[in-house]
Amino acid sequence: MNSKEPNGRGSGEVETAILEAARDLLAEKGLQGLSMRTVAERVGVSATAIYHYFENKDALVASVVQGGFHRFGEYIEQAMAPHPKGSLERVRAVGEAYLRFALENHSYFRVLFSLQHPDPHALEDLPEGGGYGLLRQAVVDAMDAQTMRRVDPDLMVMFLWSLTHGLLTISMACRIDHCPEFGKESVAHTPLEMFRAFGPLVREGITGPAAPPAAAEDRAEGRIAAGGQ
Amino acid sequence: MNSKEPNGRGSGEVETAILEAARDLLAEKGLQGLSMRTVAERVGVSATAIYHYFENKDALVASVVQGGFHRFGEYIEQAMAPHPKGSLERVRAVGEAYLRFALENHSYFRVLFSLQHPDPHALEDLPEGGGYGLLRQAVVDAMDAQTMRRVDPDLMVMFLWSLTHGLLTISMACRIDHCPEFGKESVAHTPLEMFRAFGPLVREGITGPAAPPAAAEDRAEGRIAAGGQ
DNA sequence: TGGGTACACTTAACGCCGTTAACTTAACGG
DNA sequence: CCGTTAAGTTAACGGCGTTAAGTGTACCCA
Repeated sequence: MNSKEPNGRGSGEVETAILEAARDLLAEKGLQGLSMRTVAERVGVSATAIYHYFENKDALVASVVQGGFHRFGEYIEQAMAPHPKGSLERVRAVGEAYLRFALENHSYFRVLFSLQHPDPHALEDLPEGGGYGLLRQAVVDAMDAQTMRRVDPDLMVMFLWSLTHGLLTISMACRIDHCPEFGKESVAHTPLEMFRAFGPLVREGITGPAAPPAAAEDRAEGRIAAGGQ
Repeated sequence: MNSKEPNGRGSGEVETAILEAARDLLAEKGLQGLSMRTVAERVGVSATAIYHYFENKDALVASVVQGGFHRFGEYIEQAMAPHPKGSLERVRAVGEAYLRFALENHSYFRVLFSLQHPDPHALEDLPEGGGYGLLRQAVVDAMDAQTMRRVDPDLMVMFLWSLTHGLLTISMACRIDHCPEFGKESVAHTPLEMFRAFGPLVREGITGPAAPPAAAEDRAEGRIAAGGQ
């Protein structure tokens, strides 16, 4: 008798129904389209019932976002898996997955990185769960394989993360296809195309390519001593 | 008799008073601390009086933000002025000014790049007024001076802008000094220190430094044909 | 000098919001 | 059978953005 409740739901199903309704509303109409009353209406309970499961609206939203980031971590892990350890492709795959997931589930990202909350508690432990560790490991592997310059790994991660996240947030804030600057002469239109076009700049820098590909091997040898920050 | 109004303000002063109150509230308590009623109270009028000057709250906020960005453009122009045209330092100065201004006036940036509005009309013409043109010119100058690799200037601008903006938004969302990852082994703590630490990676790429400075000249010669795009 | 008109506001109110308080109802344990 | 707890309910509060209608005042033109 404890698996069925008066309204036909099993134990604990109301909470997940609330979370699902909140997630859907967030995806459909964004944060301002998510109100306690609309969530409650979708679930079929009164608005105040939500307070039995979540302390307040912020806690509800945080819970939704946390769930989204769990999927995010899996998404990234899956995207980098097929690429060999220590390769730059593996690192690039993380960035591409970051972009792709964010563009597909942009409502979560809008909320999480809204920069709105004065206390960004949601982000304080994000780096652990949200793919930071995955990217860092890929970076360390690439440095060990001498595919990547040996500098402080956290600096390198921050560099790559900043570049990708910046491209993402700019694209989201200023829809690239609406901005008159892009899409005229530029070859790259979408954020993903731009990300790929960044490749040579990221690898070889903004001053110019390092050396002809023929001399690539001995370049990698002598680099570590001089390159280490 | 048209320079003084009943409450002792000159013509047009109410509008600027509203804008100033809104700006202060935005800086003090962020967007959710700015309500039509609180703004009105500071100015000394009723809340609905604001609607005689601004269509709605969004328009008021947009007007405040636009004013902030005007100062932003001047700030950047001033920061790059002392550096010689065509130098990488000039380009770097733009990024540093971007960071510094955003960190000092972070409330404007939080609002402008909030990614919250479904219609980001505020940003559609930002690149024109907000320093995009300044950065682009600095980039083109550097390419002409062969200080910088010759690629699509808009791609290069997007690369540099993404990197800087990403570092900024990540720092703002996840206060770096609160994140356990940073500040332990890492040399760079503040966003500005990180930005400076990015320097070698930006110039020479993540694979390694280009070549000894002695061979810099002939590198620059043969590069333009191969390096373009 | 007087009437009309436009402006610069005001008060009152609507509907929505997050949240709290108090109440009901049902199940369970001793 | 009683007490407790869980899982809701309804009613209400204060604040929000916004609209509608009213008020006074300055100005223009006959």
